[in-house]
Amino acid sequence: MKREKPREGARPTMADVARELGVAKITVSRALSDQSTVKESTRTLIRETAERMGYRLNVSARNLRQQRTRTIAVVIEMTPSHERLMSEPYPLLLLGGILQELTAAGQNMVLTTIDLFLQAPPSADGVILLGQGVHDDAAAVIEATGLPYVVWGAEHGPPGRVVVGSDNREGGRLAAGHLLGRGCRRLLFLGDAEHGEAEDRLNGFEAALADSGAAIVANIPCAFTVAAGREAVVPLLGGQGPDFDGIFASSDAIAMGAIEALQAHGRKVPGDVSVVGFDDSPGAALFSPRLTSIRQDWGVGGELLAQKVLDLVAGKAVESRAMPVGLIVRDS
Amino acid sequence: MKREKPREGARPTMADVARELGVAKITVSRALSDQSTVKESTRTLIRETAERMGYRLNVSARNLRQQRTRTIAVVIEMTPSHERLMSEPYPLLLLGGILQELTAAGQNMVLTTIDLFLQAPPSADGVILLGQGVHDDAAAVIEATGLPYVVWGAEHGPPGRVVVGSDNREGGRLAAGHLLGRGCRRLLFLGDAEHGEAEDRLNGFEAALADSGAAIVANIPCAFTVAAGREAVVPLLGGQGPDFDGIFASSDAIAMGAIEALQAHGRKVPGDVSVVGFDDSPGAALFSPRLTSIRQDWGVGGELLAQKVLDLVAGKAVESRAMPVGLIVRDS
DNA sequence: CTGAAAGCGCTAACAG
DNA sequence: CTGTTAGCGCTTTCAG
Repeated sequence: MKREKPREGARPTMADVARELGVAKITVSRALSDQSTVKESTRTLIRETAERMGYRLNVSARNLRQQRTRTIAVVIEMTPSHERLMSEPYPLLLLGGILQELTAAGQNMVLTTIDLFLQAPPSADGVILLGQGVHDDAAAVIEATGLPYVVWGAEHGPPGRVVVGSDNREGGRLAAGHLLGRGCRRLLFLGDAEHGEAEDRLNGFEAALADSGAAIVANIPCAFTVAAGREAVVPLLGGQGPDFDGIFASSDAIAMGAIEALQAHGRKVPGDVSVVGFDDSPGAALFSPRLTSIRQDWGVGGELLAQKVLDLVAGKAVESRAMPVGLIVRDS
Repeated sequence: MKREKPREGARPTMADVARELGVAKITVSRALSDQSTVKESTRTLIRETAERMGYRLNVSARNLRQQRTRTIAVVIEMTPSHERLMSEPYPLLLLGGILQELTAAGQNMVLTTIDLFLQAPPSADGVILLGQGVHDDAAAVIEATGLPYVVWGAEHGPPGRVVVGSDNREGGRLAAGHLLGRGCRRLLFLGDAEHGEAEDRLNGFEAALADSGAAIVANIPCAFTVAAGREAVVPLLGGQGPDFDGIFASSDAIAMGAIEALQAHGRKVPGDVSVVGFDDSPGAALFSPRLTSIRQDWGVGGELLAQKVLDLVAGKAVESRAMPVGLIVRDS
């Protein structure tokens, strides 16, 4: 057997462990990956020795040799900030689901933003994109890498693309049904319909309103924040603008902002105006009045995203998926 | 110059680009890392050719060769869930700060949980641990890897450890000062003092109360959630238990739960009882009454964590740091 | 059941 | 300014 020179100071390698025991380094490799072709007793001996010597696998070397990284890149389309956290709490919940599923599959997760991804592409076997953005440009950046990828959002891109998201149209329908049931007839939609998910929510909302006797009296473009929700309704409260008795906001944050503005102008919620939000974010039940909302299941969404990107990496066929949503009736 | 055989199908390597142009692959390497030792014209030619051929750097190979990973592992001590998101919104904000700073330094970030970290240690040059937990066991796991690491939390571990966190004692003092100023004399502390950060908050609170005429009439252990906050005060509202006119809750979530319980029992906030929370979480300003709280600056904290772990990796000396906090007075 | 050789793709070190 | 050589640590392939 070929001997190699010992080394000092640095972290021990397989060669070091092999030399210590007088075996070949390939035997160490096999033992540590628990291959049954190595005698049981040898295997445990090697494992113990490696442990004792403080051996740790060099992941870069393995990845180079195996031509894969066991890593999935998760790209966040937006930057987390104090303002947006409340408006879009989903990142953390989605991340939780993704992490859980990747973990189970023995994969690592590198987290980046879209800018960083361009600047310094991490090494990964596949990509999960969270939020496709207003224009589809984020997805285009990922597409260009040639890596397999899946997107959280709405199905508005090219046909082949794999998208996981909530059934936003159904969410819109549920909101409409609820407001109609409460007797609302003159409705407001708050949200940015340039945004794929909001567009679907609006479409479902409109569809369910057809022939109902109710109508959308104003459709106000507005970002996914509390402040934007406030600003969206203020212009309608001075006497000018159409009258309304119901609001469908495309996020809970928008709904909260709108309600604050309404109350500040003496309008009662839900007495004068009924409001339905979207997301069922953690703060919805704590707001006053407690917010009626459309719930999305982000945890499951994250798991699904991870599963699908792994299938894609493995070369399997994969389909898009719209996840069920639910109406959570509270006091607004 | 040595020629190498061409290859089909696979992603092109530096050797492929080199052959295409009739140069050595080391020249390609140098050109792509923009070294001035390569003639300007050659550099641009190589860059363009690489681009055209769809060349992408093999990060594993570079990492193996350079014996580093350009990656920092961020270990979350807890699992994100719908319940805990609201109670501890800091992960995302901390992550934002960390990400920003790592990005600027050209580093990647792998996200794991403490369990996953044990199961399958990712390759990284350093570790950031978010949340040291009740017992210091999470830190012990990281310590065992021998990797340089920093912790978000309170300074309660061994002396050498680098900890970044808010000045929790000062936060406690601010809360005490505010409640005293409002005339409160019989105070409640809600939080888990087994938890290092909560312990410091309590210590600062007690210290500022000394010789003030006011006293802590009950110190109720309680997890960092809305539900726990509710359950913590309910037993005191039936007539048994001490009377109280002020509460310092060690998180906003706890404060919200406590206030809900108080209101449900007919006690007015802030009329009968004044409440101070901790975190100034995004929902604090939306709660009713708007929550008075101690603000922590997570974004800056994240940046600091990243900076310090990078310094550690670079072999520099690094010190722990307690970040300033601020009292945000609202209506509770 | 164990071993030797080869090479993944890249860059440091040393020529020229 | 450019090239040659060597080798990072591991696992695949082929031999025993």
